[in-house]
Amino acid sequence: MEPPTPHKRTGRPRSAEADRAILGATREALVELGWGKLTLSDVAARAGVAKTTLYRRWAGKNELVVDAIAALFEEQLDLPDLGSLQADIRGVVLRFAGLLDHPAIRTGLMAVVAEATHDDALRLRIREAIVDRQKHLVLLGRARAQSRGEIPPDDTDPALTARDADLIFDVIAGSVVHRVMVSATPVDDDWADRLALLLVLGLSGVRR
Amino acid sequence: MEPPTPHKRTGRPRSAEADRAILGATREALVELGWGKLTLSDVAARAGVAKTTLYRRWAGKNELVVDAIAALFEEQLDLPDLGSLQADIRGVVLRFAGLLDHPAIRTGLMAVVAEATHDDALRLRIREAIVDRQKHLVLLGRARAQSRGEIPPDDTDPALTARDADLIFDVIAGSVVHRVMVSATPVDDDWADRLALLLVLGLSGVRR
DNA sequence: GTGTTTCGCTACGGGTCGTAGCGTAACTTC
DNA sequence: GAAGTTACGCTACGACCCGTAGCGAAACAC
Repeated sequence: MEPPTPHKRTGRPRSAEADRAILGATREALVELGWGKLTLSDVAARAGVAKTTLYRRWAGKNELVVDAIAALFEEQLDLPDLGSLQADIRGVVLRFAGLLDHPAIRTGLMAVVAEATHDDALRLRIREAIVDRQKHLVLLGRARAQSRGEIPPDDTDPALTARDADLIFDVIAGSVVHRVMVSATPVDDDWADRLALLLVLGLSGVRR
Repeated sequence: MEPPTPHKRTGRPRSAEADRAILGATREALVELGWGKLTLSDVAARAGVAKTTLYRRWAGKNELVVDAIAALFEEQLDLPDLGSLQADIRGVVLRFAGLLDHPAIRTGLMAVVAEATHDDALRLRIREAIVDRQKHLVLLGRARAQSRGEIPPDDTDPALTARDADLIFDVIAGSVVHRVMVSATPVDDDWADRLALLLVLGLSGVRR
């Protein structure tokens, strides 16, 4: 029988402070060196822990960076109701863009997504720790818009409902990421306004 | 006085076949090993050239991968006129998605974009070799839609014109990339249809 | 106290990096 | 042809990072 907390009953407990120091050092090194030149030896030295301690907790660079970045996503769970679909979209866009203000996220997120191309476990980890948490904000805005009557209620076919939600999530998140990472131009209020307007107009007619 | 071809007058010329072999081997290694485990030693061995030859032409892994990927973008210069803005958008979306069908592009493009976060020269290289070439397709579709009267002609302020074009490019390219890379779901005809419809509806009302 | 787990430290073989040096091959110019 | 120039393949090298093993000490539960 597996206990609820699987393996921590006896012995010396793992230092929670070491965890924070390692993840912080990882983000710091990520900004200074970038993904390619980041080494676990360097991270261990910055964090003030032994390299072996690092390997006891993470399997490698990929997993470490995912956790270091995921920690920055943990706080934001929802978004205040801004009164209209357009305002809510604008809020979500600015929220996403705010996350990409962290240099560590800009550098690390793309790198781990690239690595996830041929590492299914890593992709799952990214999805659970980061992507699904962002998607929740989009689903929240969608539900609010439905309750306001701005967009039609859920389709009788749940598959179609999920399909539409996936589309709008890819559009919002993808646009912001592309703007910041590829076009290398910051997301300002004006851009968020125009994107929100574009989507509201598109959504208002998409079901007729 | 700099000659038009700066440095190639005398001496043994560089093997064009070696170039092709190296870039091909890079793409092959990229698919098999991924960005992180790709080594220049391995690429040289696959290409059948000496490692030193590789270093004589590229400064490092970043530059090599950018060129290896950029070669896959060189053929597609434009898109047939499909008769309507919606059809053209659909065509561009499917074209972008088709590029991401190359496993080498999926794996390498994100990685070099991540590295470009702290390497301005690399970012410029990516922009010239890849991004601007894609943007051209969007601008082409925009011009066609204007000649059809589907969207208003260029604003008197060229800055506003460029701003709107940048927005729609970020939305199209970003949505496709996010769909394929993050959501890890292929772009099929149905998805392209729905995205194109969303954008056409949004664009039809955005200037009122 | 005893038992257990984590910690810091050191050391190690294996691999890649990026460069240097050498002799040879290919091509241009005279 | 011969001389000059550049690219090539090959070998070797110090430097660095990887990931693991082994050790004694520290921090907990019982």
